[in-house]
Amino acid sequence: MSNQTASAKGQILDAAEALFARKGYDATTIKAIGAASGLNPALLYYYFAGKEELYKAVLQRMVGQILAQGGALLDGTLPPAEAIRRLLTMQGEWLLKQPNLPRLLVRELLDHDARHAQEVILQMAAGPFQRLCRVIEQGQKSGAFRTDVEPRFGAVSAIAQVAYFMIAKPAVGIFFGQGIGGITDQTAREFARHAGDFAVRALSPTESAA
Amino acid sequence: MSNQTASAKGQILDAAEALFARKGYDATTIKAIGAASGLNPALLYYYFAGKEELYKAVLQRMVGQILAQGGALLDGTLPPAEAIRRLLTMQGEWLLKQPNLPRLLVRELLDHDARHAQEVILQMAAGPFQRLCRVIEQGQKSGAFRTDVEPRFGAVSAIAQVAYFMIAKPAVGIFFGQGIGGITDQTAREFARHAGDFAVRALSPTESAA
DNA sequence: GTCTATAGGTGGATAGAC
DNA sequence: GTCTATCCACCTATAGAC
Repeated sequence: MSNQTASAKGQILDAAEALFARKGYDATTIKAIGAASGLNPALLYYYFAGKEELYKAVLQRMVGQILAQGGALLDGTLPPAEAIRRLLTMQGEWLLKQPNLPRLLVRELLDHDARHAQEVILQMAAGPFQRLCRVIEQGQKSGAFRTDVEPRFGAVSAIAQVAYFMIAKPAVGIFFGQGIGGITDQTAREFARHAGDFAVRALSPTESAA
Repeated sequence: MSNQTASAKGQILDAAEALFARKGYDATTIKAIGAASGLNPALLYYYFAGKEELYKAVLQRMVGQILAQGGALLDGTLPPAEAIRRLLTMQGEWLLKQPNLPRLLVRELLDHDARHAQEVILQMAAGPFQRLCRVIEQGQKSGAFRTDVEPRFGAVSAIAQVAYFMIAKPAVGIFFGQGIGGITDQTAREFARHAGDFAVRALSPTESAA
């Protein structure tokens, strides 16, 4: 319970998070974690049962951070269109501040046949997703959104934009003619804003029937 | 030049492609490739210089297949809206037929700091992307699309939907309450159709100004 | 709590028989 | 061309000094 462990344990977690996200689970070695954390590799086994337990701890810590931040979102007080715009803006801010997060999540998805703790992550991700679906359904009932869109499909389309942009950042950089590392945070924020407008327009009714 | 090598060499490539896509580069062992191909692991070194060369050969073969299929797409004869709908439908069909493709592509993106041949893949991916941008620009000039959308942003949003759906399939399965393996090919095709409509509506002008 | 040294196991790669 | 046997390097994990 003593949260004084931030020193060594926290350093190990930080180094491991970065390496797992960048290199993947198997390519990340205990010695590399030791070197990156500035601590002795064997110290890992004092705080964690082993490499896999450390990996799970990294995921667990991330999940906790997201749930803490994203809890109060989409509580139903905003009009649907505005709620979606804010959600995508916040999604962009999250991913900018925690670039390791999408990497680790995607690696978990790709390795879903592996032994790691994917259930926790997916259940966590199901929270915001369900709320987004409700927002779309609510907009459809109030007439703000067209009713011929399957809400879950619309929710995936909305979330996919910023997520893809961040995951495929090096490719997007090349698409934009700016090179692999060429996407600035400002461009990412502009895209997140665009994504909100894009989704809202796609969900809004066509007014040609008026 | 003798293309009779389909026998052993092709079996090794097939097995390696599946394993690299499923487990990742480091987690895939030479012995596992041997077991999956039904051939002796040492035989790999007769056809390839080593594990990394084999990996590059797998990527190269995939790139060739994509370029062969995707060459004749979006040649400008279709109206922009229809072209986008068809592109997303085809994107869905590709990813259904070649489920290993997005996995390997995404792994390459995540490991961009690593040693593998990501440039080729990214440049290849830039081809269809550029064409899609042109389609959007063309639609904007003809009045079919609204002009306040940055074409490259719109192209990313369009492509992102189906790509994200396929990559995050296990998560999407849970979102939809169907479990990890619960997304059927039919659901994927319905989503691809939805994605086309979604993108076209988002790009079409709001008619309230009439 | 932190480090040194090392055991035990695995994986990539090669030599060489057939 | 295909297989057997094996070397060498590296990685996880542990024992134990400090």
